[in-house]
Amino acid sequence: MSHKELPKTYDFAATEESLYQWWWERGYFKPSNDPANPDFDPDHTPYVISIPPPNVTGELHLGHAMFVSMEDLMIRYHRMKGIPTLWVPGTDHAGIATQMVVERSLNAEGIRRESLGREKFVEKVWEWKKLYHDRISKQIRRLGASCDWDRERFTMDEGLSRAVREVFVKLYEDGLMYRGPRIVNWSPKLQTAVSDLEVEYSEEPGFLYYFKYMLADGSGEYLPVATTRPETILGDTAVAVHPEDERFTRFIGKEVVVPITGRVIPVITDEYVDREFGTGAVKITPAHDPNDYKIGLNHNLPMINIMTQTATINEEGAPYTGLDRFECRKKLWADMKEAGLVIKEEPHKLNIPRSQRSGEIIEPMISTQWFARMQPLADLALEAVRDGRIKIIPEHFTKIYYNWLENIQDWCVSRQLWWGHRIPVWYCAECGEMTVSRTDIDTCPKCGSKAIEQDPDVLDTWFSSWLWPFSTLGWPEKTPDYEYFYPTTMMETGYDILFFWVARMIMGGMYFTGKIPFSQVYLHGLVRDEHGKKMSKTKGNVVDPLTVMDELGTDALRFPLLVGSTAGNDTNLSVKKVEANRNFANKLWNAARFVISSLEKAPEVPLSDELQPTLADTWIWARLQALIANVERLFGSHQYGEAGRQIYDYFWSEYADWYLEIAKIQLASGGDTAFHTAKMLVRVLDTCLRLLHPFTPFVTEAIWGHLKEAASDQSDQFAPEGGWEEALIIARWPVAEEKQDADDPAIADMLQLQDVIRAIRNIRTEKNVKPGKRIPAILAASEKAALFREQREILSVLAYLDPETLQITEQTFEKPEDTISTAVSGIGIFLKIEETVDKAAESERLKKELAEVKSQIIRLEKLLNSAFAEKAPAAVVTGEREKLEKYQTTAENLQAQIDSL
RNA sequence: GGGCGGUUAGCUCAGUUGGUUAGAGCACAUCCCUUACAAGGAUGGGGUCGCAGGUUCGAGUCCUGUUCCGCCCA
Repeated sequence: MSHKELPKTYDFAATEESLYQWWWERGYFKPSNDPANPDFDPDHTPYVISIPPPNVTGELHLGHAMFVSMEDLMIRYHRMKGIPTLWVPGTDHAGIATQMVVERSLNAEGIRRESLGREKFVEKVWEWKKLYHDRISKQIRRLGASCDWDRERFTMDEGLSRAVREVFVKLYEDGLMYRGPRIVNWSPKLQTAVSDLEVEYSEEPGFLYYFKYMLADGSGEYLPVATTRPETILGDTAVAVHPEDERFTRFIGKEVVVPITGRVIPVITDEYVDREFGTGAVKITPAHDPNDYKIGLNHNLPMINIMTQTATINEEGAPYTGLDRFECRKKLWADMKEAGLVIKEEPHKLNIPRSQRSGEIIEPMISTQWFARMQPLADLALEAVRDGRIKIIPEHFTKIYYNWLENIQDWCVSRQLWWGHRIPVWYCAECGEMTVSRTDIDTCPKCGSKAIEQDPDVLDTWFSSWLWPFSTLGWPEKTPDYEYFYPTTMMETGYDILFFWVARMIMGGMYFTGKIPFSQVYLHGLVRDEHGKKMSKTKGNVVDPLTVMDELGTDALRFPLLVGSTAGNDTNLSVKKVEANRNFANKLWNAARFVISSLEKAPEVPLSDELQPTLADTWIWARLQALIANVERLFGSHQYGEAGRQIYDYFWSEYADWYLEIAKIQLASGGDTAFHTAKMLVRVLDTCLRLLHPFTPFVTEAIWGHLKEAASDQSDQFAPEGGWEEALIIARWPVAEEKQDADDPAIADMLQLQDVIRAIRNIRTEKNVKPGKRIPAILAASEKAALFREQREILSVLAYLDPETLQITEQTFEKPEDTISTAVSGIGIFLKIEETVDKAAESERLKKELAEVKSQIIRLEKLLNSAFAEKAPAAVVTGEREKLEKYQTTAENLQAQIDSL
């Protein structure tokens, strides 16, 4: 029976899309145990991941490729283990980011958001959402994501919006949601408040300005004060000194005059003042500095907001009203200089707060906003990790997690934007009362007036994200999905959003559902360029996953992301790495091509029931069992990269490099050996494909399909135990055989055979023997002679020896004339090449080899004579002793060879 | 200022219960288009694992201190 020949190169472009389609249509992405089905079994524990929802208007980048690859690996692995798996996909409305993108595009058309009006603008964003949602979700699919798309969610879906409202109202009812004027991080460009987490600090050069705070008593005395932001002088309401700072004792309780404005403010004392910094006396601007704000509260100081929402000076800052904050800084300083109030200015490194989204400098300001009181939630979240109900991987992030939660601040959740969840609060113009409601209202429940208006603000994007693991499953309804799939199992995401998202999800999950939202957190690192630099468009070092997938295939992109990374560590990616893995996919393809084409060379059934495995068979099978066991152990401890690497190495440097070559010989010998070899080829390839499938789903599924077809056409005895499954994606995960002979002598024998073959190849290369030339050889193999006689065909084929004249003897230390010799692993090797032997040079070479071997002997003798021999475990000692014996035989061989020159 | 991570071959990185001449990919050198694969094969050169101590029969692997780099928090 002949099979259609597979192409010489793996054509991923022709494979990936149709395979993905097929998987989806066959329903493999759906949980195998689904509450929606009649045969549902609620006791069968599922494995569940909620996807970190990508920004709906975002373009696919390597960060997405990273988490999709990682999570798909976890899902596919568990699916193959027969566990019901659910991966819930979805997208995020990403308030500020999306609004900015849409606004920018409208601006390009000459349309301003304000002129469009809120309703029209939001409509536009929804149009965008529709358009870009399709793009991003298609791109996620391209990566191979085996999500259940029927369960896809969007953070502004009706259901999720209901969850958001429920949570807001619940927090309000519990006294954990409050509204009021507080100091917030104000973004003058976006004209909204942002949370502490959305502020990034960057060290930038600036100045420290020293000036005089004149005493109000007209004495002409002054307090020297330093500031980095002179414009805030306009809002000063006190000058503070340390209570124990003797330099300033006499000023305490007196009054000083605010420069230019002439306001009179007190000199106060506070422990918070750092005596070492600046002059030791600090100006206090409670309305524009978070630390000053606290002092202001403690001392009951007035809070004077001197800026408008665009950070220009307001009427409180007269005569600078209307100036931009930085222009004001210059003008005020110049005026002060003129007034003789300036002492000096010196260069100073500043820690500038900038908006994470827009990059501009954040202005701390007093503003009326909604805040969530997080302390009670944080306590629950701390407990859940402390008592081990939630495990963070890698572990060292737990400390960072604790540290943040132990210092939790209230969360400013309102945003002055148009795109997002509207705050469910109504204000009555008549009675002035405020109503917080789960449903929309048009009448004031307090006074019955119709003159009510909903709060114009929306909620922080993360206010919907933190509910994601349960809101996507139907919460607050107790849906069958929620009941079965919640709590989820694994939260896999980047460590950069540990606080933004993970910690808040744990807080939210614990508080609102009373359960942990997931039991494990796996934090992956960031993907950087090949030199560890952050990828950015301006640097031009961005690797575009779409281009890479077009050119090299999805599997080629996924593999280095998975294998090149360890939990919590950043990973560097270059196109070169992807190429290397495209090559691996092609290697897989070609090995499979060989296996498939070999099948028909073997008989369909063996003649005898007792199949004698060859040395190579025993070896490759034992190594495979060890591999399976290792992969299982590594997956269990989340060392996915190491697992992938080991499969890669086994496949390429053991199965392909050695077993396939030996198989060619075994197949040629026909009969039962050929049958057994074919079966072994299939069994090992099949197992490798299973192990690799979570990493590289497409190429493995494609090959597996061909293998299954060819193997079942040839013989039903090639099938795996339990038969061929319908598809690799749902095929059984390999389980290592219980009996594992790690020290099966076949393994050591095979290694010795490989050593000898390598040594011969080495000499051939060194002596420039033509690669195809068969040369006569003698092996002095002492007690291993039988082994090498048995393997003489493999030996002669793989080392290109002349089988006619190959001699294998128990012992011949004497070197025959005109041979090049060496010894390795206790075996003496004599090769006849057609070149006259330069005895002096040979002697030189052999002496060098002998010296090397002798140094090893000395090392091992010393080791075995030390305390090592008694204290180390017996197996380790025996291993070293055996090594020593081999070196000794090798040395004897070499010495004899030198002597006979 | 506090905390965390990294420091291993020319480059990018693995190396998780400490086991005794340290691994991969890429790059480099020589040879080979041999009927699975030139996106390949064979062979080779190249690190003593940032530094200094310590624990141990034995340390890249554990402990202490420290350099430099990066990150987070304040």
